[in-house]
Amino acid sequence: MSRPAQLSPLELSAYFAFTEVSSLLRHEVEKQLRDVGKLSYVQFQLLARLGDASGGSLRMTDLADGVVYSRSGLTYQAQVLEERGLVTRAPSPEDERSTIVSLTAAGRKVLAEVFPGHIEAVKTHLFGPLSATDVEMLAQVMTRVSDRLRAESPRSAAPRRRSPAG
Amino acid sequence: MSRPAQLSPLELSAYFAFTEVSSLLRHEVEKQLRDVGKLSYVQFQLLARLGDASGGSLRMTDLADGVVYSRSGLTYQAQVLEERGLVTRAPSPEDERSTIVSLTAAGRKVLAEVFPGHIEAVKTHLFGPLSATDVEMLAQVMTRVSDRLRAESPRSAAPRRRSPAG
DNA sequence: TATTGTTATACTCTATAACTATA
DNA sequence: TATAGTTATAGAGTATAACAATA
Repeated sequence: MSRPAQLSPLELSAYFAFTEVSSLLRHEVEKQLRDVGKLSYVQFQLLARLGDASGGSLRMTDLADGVVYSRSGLTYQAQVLEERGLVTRAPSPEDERSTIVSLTAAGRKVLAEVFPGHIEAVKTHLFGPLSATDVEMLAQVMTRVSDRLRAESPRSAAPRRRSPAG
Repeated sequence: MSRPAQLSPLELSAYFAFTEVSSLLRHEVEKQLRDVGKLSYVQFQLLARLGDASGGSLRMTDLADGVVYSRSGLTYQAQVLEERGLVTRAPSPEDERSTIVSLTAAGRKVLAEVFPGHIEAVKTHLFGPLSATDVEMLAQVMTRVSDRLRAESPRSAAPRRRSPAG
């Protein structure tokens, strides 16, 4: 039996502070999204992703990427957003198995209503106490971590296949 | 109407990377906790908090602090943990309104089983790609942000009172 | 009256598995 | 056969409001 890995005191405090920031910030942002746009965080991410996409449209699978971890979860959210008139769903002309999700004008409107407060929350709660240098370091460090994490983690909502060898 | 606040390109990339790290890391950690200890993240936090407390006991309200945002949510989780035999609940001798939640031996055992993998996940996914200097900087920056956030955010699961002036 | 916690209830969200249809 | 998406279903979690008991 090898001794389990340990976190140094510095790592511990970095980890605690990191999780605390991420949960408090998330809570603030979720509150703002709910109050202003009646959106959950996931719904906001989906709309924002569509807003970034060319033509405001994406295939379900591409839309899911990194936001939702199961197919049915995305179908559920897409239904909710469609019922609210914020997106439409239509079969793809190129591949009839695919569904193209598109942002409607109403969807863009909600996104526009929600953005300023969202940005303000981030500016206040995350960047408020940080200097320009801090922000630069944070960007560098987080980008390094996220690149690695993305490489390690499954990227799509596809169900995991049984491992190849028994 | 004032122009809405903007995020600089650097802030944007810091924010995106930060949220991506926090969601992917959370996902990895949740998977480990579920697989090894059949614990949700919230349940783990509650047990860990009890493990840190002197005597392994805390009042409900103190236990909630920063982990759960509604009283009933904590009651629910405390019930689940009690049914699994990981904690006990008993009225406080000092203040009979209060409930003292205490970690059981079984609770400590689950915590001990879960910790090594938890730490390893954090070491791998968060600190893996970082230098000692990076970690130091991350700790400093995150601590600054979290101190501010904690000062701004409500600390307990107490229901918010109506704002004092209409 | 204020505080502590529980209960009833309703709702949101997520995941698994079975299913349909197209490639 | 593999891929894209939906549906049925069940379970976990959360929040609000009404409630009881103690301070």
